Amino acid sequence: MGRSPCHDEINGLKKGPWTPEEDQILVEYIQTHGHGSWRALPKLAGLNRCGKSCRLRWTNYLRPDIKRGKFSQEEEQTILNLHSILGNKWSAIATHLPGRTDNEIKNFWNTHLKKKLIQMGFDPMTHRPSTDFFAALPQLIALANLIDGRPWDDHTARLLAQAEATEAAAKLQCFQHLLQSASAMPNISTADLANMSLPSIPSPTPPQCLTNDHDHDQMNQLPSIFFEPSVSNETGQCSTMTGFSQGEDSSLPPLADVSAANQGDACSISSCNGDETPYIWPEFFLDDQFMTGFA
DNA sequence: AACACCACCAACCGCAGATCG
DNA sequence: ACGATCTGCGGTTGGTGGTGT
Repeated sequence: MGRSPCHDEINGLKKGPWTPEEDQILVEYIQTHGHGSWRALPKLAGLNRCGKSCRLRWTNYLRPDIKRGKFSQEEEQTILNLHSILGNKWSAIATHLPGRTDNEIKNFWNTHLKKKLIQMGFDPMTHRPSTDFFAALPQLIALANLIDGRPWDDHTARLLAQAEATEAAAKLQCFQHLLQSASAMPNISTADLANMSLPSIPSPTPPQCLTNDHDHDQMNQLPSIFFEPSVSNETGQCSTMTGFSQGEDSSLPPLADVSAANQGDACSISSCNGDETPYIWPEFFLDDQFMTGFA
């Protein structure tokens, strides 16, 4: 291995995979004494490990409330939604997935979801359509092939279909930005978003500040597809974005994050700081077949 | 059967922020 | 106020098992 030896090895502390015996010692100690100071724990418990290693082993593997096994569709969608808002804040994301650790979610993202987004032509960091046309080409071609059953051998028709697909994706993203802006209000911190209760998470999330009837009516003007009632899973948690689901592996990724630069453009919406300025929806959303088709 | 390649995931490392004295 | 220590987090590595050739 290419790693330089750390002080733990110099001090004679064990590294590498944990044995069942070590696990048992750690579990029994924490169950009777609590972990207390992690640094002091290994000595007190009789383990030849550093405290950091013990903490990691406990929090990522031995904790009794750890849920193991494959991620459900609901969990996957929740991760996508939260990642679009929070970015790589794995610990914050993990707080909304009971029994899942930040490490597990991070691994799942890196090995599954990131690739999935790339395959679908989306930038995994921004959740926006990739600006790399060639990277997005497979998705565009697949979309083009679906639209109106246009023949494959008609080059011009395919180009048109691709253009339509690109336009639709762009509009969808702009629409998502509008919604995302609502949850990116200056008075709503990242921590607030992270602390939202899970049922409110389905993306895009109506901003919490919209609590009066007036605001509620405004939200009701949105295409209903974005706020379909969530579907509860067996654990009672809700998280879906059913409007985009096209099948097992075809759900579109959730919202892109919103940069500050987007907050003042034509797609921006009013802030929640008390003024009553209604939301401004670009006209093409109101009379565009693409959007009305959802409603 | 043997080898190469790939995907998965447990574990490590280093950094930053929090806490303590 | 300040330095030392502790804790938590995110990025990364590398061992292992599965699959393809």
